[in-house]
Amino acid sequence: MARFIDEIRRTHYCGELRAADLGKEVVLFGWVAHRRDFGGCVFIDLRDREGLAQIVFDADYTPGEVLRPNALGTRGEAFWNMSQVKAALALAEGVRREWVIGIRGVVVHRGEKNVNPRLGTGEIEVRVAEAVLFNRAETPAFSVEDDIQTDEDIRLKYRYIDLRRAPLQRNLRMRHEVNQTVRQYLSDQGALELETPILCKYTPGGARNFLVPSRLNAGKFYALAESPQLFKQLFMMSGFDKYFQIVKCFRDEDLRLDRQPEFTQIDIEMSFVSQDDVFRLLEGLLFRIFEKTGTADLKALYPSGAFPRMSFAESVNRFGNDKPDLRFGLELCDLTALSIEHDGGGLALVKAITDRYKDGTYRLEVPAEIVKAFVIPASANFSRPQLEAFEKSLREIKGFKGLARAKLADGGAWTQSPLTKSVTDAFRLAVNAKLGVQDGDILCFQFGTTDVVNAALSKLRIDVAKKTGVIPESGHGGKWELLWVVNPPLFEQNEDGSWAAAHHAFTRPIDEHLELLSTDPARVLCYRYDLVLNGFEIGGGSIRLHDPDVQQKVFSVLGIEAAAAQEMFGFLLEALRSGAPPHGGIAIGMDRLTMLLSGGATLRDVIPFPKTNQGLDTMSGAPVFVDPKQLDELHVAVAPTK
RNA sequence: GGGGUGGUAGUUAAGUUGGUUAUAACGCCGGCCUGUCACGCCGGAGGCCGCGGGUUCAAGUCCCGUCCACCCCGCCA
Repeated sequence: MARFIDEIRRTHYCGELRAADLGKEVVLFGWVAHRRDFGGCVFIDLRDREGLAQIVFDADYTPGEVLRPNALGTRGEAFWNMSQVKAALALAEGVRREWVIGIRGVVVHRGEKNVNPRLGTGEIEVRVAEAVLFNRAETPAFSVEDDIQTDEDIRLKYRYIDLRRAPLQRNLRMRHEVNQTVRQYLSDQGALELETPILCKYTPGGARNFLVPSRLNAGKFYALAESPQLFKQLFMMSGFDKYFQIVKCFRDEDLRLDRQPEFTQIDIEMSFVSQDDVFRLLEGLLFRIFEKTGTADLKALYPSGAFPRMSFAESVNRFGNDKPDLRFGLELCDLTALSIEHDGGGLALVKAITDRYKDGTYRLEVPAEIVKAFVIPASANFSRPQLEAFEKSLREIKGFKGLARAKLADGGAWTQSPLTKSVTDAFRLAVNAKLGVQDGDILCFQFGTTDVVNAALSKLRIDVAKKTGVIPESGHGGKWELLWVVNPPLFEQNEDGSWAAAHHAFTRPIDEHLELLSTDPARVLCYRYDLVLNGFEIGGGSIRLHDPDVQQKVFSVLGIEAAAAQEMFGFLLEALRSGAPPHGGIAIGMDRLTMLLSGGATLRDVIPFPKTNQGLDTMSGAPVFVDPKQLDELHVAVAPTK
């Protein structure tokens, strides 16, 4: 029987030792982080999940010196066997980084002049009486340190080493804390944790599904669930009333910094609720998560207990998108109406747009082309090359044509601008007044389709905020701004004029707009909501359509025939007719939330084993080609790659 | 599907108008060192310059192709 582990059991984690433990006999197991060899005296920083402790190997001292007059004195002889102490020193001289060892020793004070204030354990060290080598380790490709420059693909290939680093240990512990808090809080609120299938029926539309061939049903495929949406609604029809699940979802789309093919959602659905009920539950949950993770005191930020709300239309108007970062101002300004008033204000590009509205079809709800402005304050004091760099980075937006700029000079003149010559005085002054600009401010204009104008200016807004340091390049910067964005349009129009569901076809239109379904679908808003944190959408949901008559009207706007609806969503439609309670819910992106709480910039730092940008697992090598026999069994033939 | 950036020692990077033996730091190996904590000092090893082709007397460097990584657009109920 091994002496260590079996007989000599671990008493503490390295990182938890404190001055309060002085004089204690301890047993530590861990990894060698650093070794400092002075020939006859060796210091090792021993690391485990709680942190580092300095352990000292030194054969050249007497037990009495270390043990003086504490309780260990009586067992000093048994504890300090000098041949074991010498063997431990020899072992210490031979160990290398990341070797796994165990030690038995005594916690002693380092002496005032040797205290290391940067370590939690910096006041103490452990004098080693006996040591064991559990395992050697090959030299790792990169150091197990907090700050490393190593490329992410190498870190991912050796993920098990990367995960030893303190920042990732912290992130995954925060993930644990989020999971635990969700389970406890939602369970306390009466929600049942129920599971839904991963192997599902493929449904067209929405995200691409991963497909899984069925061996037992030749030629047929399952789809991996992209979300538990339909099943959680069925739970409501089955009378479970309140449900939650921390669930893996799968989407076969291209990856991004904040998008992985398999990710985790906190999924919630409730019966007999209004939008406000869903909000209250989520606000309580977020308050608790922020508290338990030690992130921030939301009570101080939101004394009412509720997060602010903003309509989708207002968000798009003021910030250019539906997930505004409210940590700073710098709002956009719509000049379309003013431009129409001034008949283009002498600017050809603007007049081309305002002419389109002459027949009186201008409507705020469905503008096709607009004029909008953004002001870079004079205080930012950007150089011309810096301003041009902003414009350059906007070119990645599809359809972006250019950024018209003007610098405001004395008397409200526009300078350093192609607009200077042609703009009418009246329009220029009206614009200045509306924007409330001052000398030296840079006016940035966008004319064109709503999508491009908003995409460009909302990106510019963020870029400028980061460049001026109002918010950091990544991370929260100590600021937290939560927001509900509510009531977006139910439909969006395709290029051919037909209508598509902006989110999904089972979202309930707001009551006042039911009549518009047949007369003006563009203006129908719905009970859909997104929860936004610091400019990231961390969750979204809706109150569902439970009335079969209204459902039928929605389908008819979408041009979905009864037969087609039956084919696509048959089981849900039947269930809705079986006695469906009014219900609604939400799903929170658990990875993304954890990423934001941890201050990280990438989802890969809060997911233990993430995929690369190409969806590869560089550690295991997945995905791989498989043996033709396996394909035969699955009734699958692989087409030759082009 | 498209655009951008990059790939040189284990790691991170430098490498001039194409020109002798491809540099540095950290890490690694050996030696010395009893109060360090990014220990220090002395010495040493380590390279298919992503891969394939081309131009040239000569390619890390120029050209073509390709693979991989990262970032973005499209896409993401």
